[in-house]
Amino acid sequence: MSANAWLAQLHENGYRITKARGAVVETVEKSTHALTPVEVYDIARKKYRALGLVTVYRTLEKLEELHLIQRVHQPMGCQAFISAGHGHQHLLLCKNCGQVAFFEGDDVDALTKVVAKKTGYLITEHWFQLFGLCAKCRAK
Amino acid sequence: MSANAWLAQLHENGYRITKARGAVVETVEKSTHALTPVEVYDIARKKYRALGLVTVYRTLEKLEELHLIQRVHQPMGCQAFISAGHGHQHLLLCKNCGQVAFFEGDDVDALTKVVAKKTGYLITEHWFQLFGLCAKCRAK
DNA sequence: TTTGTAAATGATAATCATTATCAATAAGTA
DNA sequence: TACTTATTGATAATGATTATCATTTACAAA
Repeated sequence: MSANAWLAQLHENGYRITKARGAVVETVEKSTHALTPVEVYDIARKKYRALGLVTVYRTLEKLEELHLIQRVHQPMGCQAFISAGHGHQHLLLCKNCGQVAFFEGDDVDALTKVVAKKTGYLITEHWFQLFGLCAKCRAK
Repeated sequence: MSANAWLAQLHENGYRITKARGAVVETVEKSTHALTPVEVYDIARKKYRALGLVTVYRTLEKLEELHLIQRVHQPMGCQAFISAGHGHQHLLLCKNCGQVAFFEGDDVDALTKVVAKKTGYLITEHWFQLFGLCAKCRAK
């Protein structure tokens, strides 16, 4: 999915297309790394100088609401985001370079069901992420 | 493991046993809910009035270092902790009451190996949590 | 095209969590 | 009991996030 498709999604949901949003969307959509709001701000401002940090927060909020991005939790903190353009997939983050890889999680659903039965919980959400070194960083 | 055993662990690792640490350890060790630093502070101060918030942060740091507690990530933010007294297990959090259940994750290791082979990553850490409603909250 | 209206914006201030600093205190060993 | 040094709590500093508000701008309707 392209940045334009994201903007179309925003429009379809009653949100307006602005230069600020264009810059944020373009930045997040094409990033292969999880970005914090401030990082998005720094990069997006190269495309649109007048952009305000607050607008970045607000735009990320909407993109998350539309499931166009997903939150990335890191061992030491939160508030980083990555495009969710690959459907429902899980993340694998390189601790050295920050590169993000996606992988399928068919087995996760099976495991979830087993746990639900054992614990009596109704499971509505899951959260699975791996951390390590990507092939490149391993070689160094 | 009891609060005393945790304090013994601290001592073994060259840290001193203080009233402040006693209060923090007692609070976190027996909690069935993930607690934020401020929550720990509020509860522990009932046991030891003079406790400072900064000491809570520092004590949690050490407990994490000794793997006595683990970080709990929530869909909307981080910095909450729960006892890691159950060995390496995964968490299941009730979104309504905050109750935490543990479950085994044998299947996770198998999945991890498959992903490592497919992606070429060296996987050093994983992070798996479920969210939902516990049996009690479901019934309401 | 032009115009009207409400959504969206950026600047600023306010709030909240976390970290750094430092003199005073207390743990634990000799 | 005394001494050394880790630990403490108070305070200040920092950094991230949220609230406020007057101004601007998207865009639908005329």
